[in-house]
Amino acid sequence: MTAAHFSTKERILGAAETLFAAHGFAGASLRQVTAAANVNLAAVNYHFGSKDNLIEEVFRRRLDELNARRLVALEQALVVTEPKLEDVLGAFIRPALELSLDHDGGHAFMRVLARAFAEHDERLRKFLSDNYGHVLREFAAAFSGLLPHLGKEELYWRLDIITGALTHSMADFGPMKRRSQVSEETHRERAAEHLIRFAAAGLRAE
Amino acid sequence: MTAAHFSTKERILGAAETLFAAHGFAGASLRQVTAAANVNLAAVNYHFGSKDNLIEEVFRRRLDELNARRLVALEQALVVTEPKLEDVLGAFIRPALELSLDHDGGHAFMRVLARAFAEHDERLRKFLSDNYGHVLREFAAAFSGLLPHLGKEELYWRLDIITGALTHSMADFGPMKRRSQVSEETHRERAAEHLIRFAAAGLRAE
DNA sequence: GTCTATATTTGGATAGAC
DNA sequence: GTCTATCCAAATATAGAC
Repeated sequence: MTAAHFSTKERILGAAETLFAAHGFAGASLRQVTAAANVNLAAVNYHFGSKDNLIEEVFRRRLDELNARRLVALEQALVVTEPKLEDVLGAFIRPALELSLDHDGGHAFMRVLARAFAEHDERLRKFLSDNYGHVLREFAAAFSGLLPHLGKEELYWRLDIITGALTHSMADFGPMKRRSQVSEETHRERAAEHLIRFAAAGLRAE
Repeated sequence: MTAAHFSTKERILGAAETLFAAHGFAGASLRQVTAAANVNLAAVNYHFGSKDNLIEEVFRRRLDELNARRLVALEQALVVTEPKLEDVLGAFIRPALELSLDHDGGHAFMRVLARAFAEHDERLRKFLSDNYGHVLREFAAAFSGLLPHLGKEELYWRLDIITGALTHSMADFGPMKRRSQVSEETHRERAAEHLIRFAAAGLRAE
């Protein structure tokens, strides 16, 4: 069950995720990463080629699954005859919330994601947009159908502020904010309800 | 009207603000900063002592005034017999929005502020909390009075998500998002209404 | 695939002349 | 207050043995 059971590549990704979350992409050095992963410095370049590529792989490892789960949940929310706004929001939020309460890397990853929001790095934005932009577009289409009175511009503006708010709040979430009396499932479900209610109110406003 | 009319210290602060906004605190080097400011590399250490101190001064230069204006606006919002939630929110939002639409450094600064949210750096958090924590506490008290049905924990949780959302959205705002037909004042007033309505809906939800 | 050793660049900070 | 020159630590990346 120790880190030694993971491959070198996996250990590097895990350590990078944790350190990028704590110190940012520029702030965490490959020396820190390889030391934390208990691998040799040269292993990063062997497995990933460069620091930039390592950063992209940190995203890919989590986002492939996260966004796949979001799309599955979205599909389920839309099959009914009268889809609910709350269910579409839940399809977006619940998979991410699960990650943010994850005991190993998942929680750190949500903080990495929050950093990506603050970064205005062109390369990173293009990578994320190229690989995962279609997910946001599908959700935007679903919201558009449920909120037809909102203009396109207004809708995009609200979705932008909501994704920012959700990312920020889930980044600070973590397993430690849970009070020890409630079970983890209860805690997660309560948090999801809060976030969904908040976001739904903002989307429906006026 | 050129940068040469500003003191060395001011030019360094301005360049640092712009570069920290674009590349982050770790990502922007003092060499980039001094080159952009057209001053000598050694000037940073002469005027500020260290990079960390320079970072703090970048915050102080704007936050002193921003938070003072917020407190004045808050006082005005609270003198009436029945204070409105929207007015308290406006007291918090409008001064920041003005900064975010500022043509020189103000816009960059809002992005610096958004980065500070993503950073979990202890030193920076302590600096901001020590120097400006009282402002947030005063606003929290005002909101608490207006939303007595919300528990303390619930209120803080919502304020956290709202400040995150506002900071994020204003960081991406900038003068360039304005359509050229509408005047800047009109644009600012519309944006303020949007943000206030969104935040009020989230605070009042359920 | 993994290591040691090192090339090369870039970073923050300072000493000392002016 | 401002400059040149420099120190020293730390960064990314690679070469080459194993």
